[in-house]
Amino acid sequence: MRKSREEAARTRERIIAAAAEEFREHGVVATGLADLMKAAGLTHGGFYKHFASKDELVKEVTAATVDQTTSLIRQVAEKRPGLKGLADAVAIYLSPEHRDNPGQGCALAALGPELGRGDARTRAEAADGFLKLVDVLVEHAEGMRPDQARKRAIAAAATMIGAMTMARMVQDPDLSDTILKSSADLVVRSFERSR
Amino acid sequence: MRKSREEAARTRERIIAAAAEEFREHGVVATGLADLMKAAGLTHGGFYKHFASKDELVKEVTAATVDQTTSLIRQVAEKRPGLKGLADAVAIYLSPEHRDNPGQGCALAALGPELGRGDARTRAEAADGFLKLVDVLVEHAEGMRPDQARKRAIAAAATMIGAMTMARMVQDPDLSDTILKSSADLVVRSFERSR
DNA sequence: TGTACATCAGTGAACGCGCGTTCACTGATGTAC
DNA sequence: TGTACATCAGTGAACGCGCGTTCACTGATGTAC
Repeated sequence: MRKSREEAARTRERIIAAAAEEFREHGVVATGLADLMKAAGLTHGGFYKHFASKDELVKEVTAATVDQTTSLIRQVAEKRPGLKGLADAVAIYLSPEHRDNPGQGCALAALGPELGRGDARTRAEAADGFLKLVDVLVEHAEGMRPDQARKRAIAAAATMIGAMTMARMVQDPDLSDTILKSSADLVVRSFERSR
Repeated sequence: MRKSREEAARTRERIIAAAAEEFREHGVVATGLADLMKAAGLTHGGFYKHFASKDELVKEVTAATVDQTTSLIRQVAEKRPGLKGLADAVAIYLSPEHRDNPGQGCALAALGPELGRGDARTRAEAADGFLKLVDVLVEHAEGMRPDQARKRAIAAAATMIGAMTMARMVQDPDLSDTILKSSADLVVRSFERSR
């Protein structure tokens, strides 16, 4: 039954991908290992050939998902310089598509407080993702001192994550859309005015 | 063993209070009924004399905690008129004390996405709390059209909730403080400038 | 290059444990007359 | 007001179930000579 090194590595990636979707859709604690191993096309016993514990998987998934999200946001932002790119990135993040597909989206918005209760390494990966998101915004700020831009970007990132969480929570579709639009406005406007 | 109606009502409140703290500290799914009944000074079997299910308790706790938070914020805001009261309310919400005591704080920030995955009644209570927070901010807006004030308040509330979640997640105390301060700045500034 | 042996990815049963929920029971409280 | 009976808050054991984790086993892959 032994698989080649390449195949084993691919299996590990499949487990992470399956967990990334399940965790973001249903939460970390609410997702069982047997379920996600089945989603990865395996039996649950093999899990520990790839990870030392569920906590380690959570850390890996956090690292992988925040990387995915921040690199997508970065890609979008880089297509246009300055505030235009920033506005595009914010619009992609705060889009109805992102809201309606938590399983493929930002882990900070999908799991938020649950990551804060994770172990130190998970929290470190989550914080790293937050700071990468901040960096993308900082790089597109214009006409501001660097420390000012960083403060604005930190508040903007917090706004984006909170807005996505609340847009998913409310049941009224109009209110949900308004949360996304108003928050995108607030973020973009906060970079438009120099002080 | 039967207890008087008043005592039974007090017991129910004790269960809600214990659950409110446990849920906000450790998450809803991660908290077992036996644990929180013990925290309320009871054995677990008695739970179903007060609630039909764990989901019903979650709904009750959500309603109770968002009410607590919004009425505290309202109280603080009402001590001073206009933007001064608003700034005070935002400062209380985004204080290090709130960050360091999730068990006594805002359920939207402590549970966020988990409430979004709750049943319809839980989500309705959570959304109600969000809108109450929005209302407090709207009432303290100055020099804006009402629909404008409401949009600003919605984005402001999202910012406050996201900032608190992220401030609790990061491990670097300086970064955590900066998240709180920068976000409070963003919120207050967004009400200062008329467009 | 071919052969012998060690490695280890994946299977599936089993571990102990805690989960949400149910139930028979107790005895104080509430109600009816 | 006093008595008889029904109600029901709380107890503690038990239900079936799924959890994270471990383990003996299989057999293809990797390694050493």
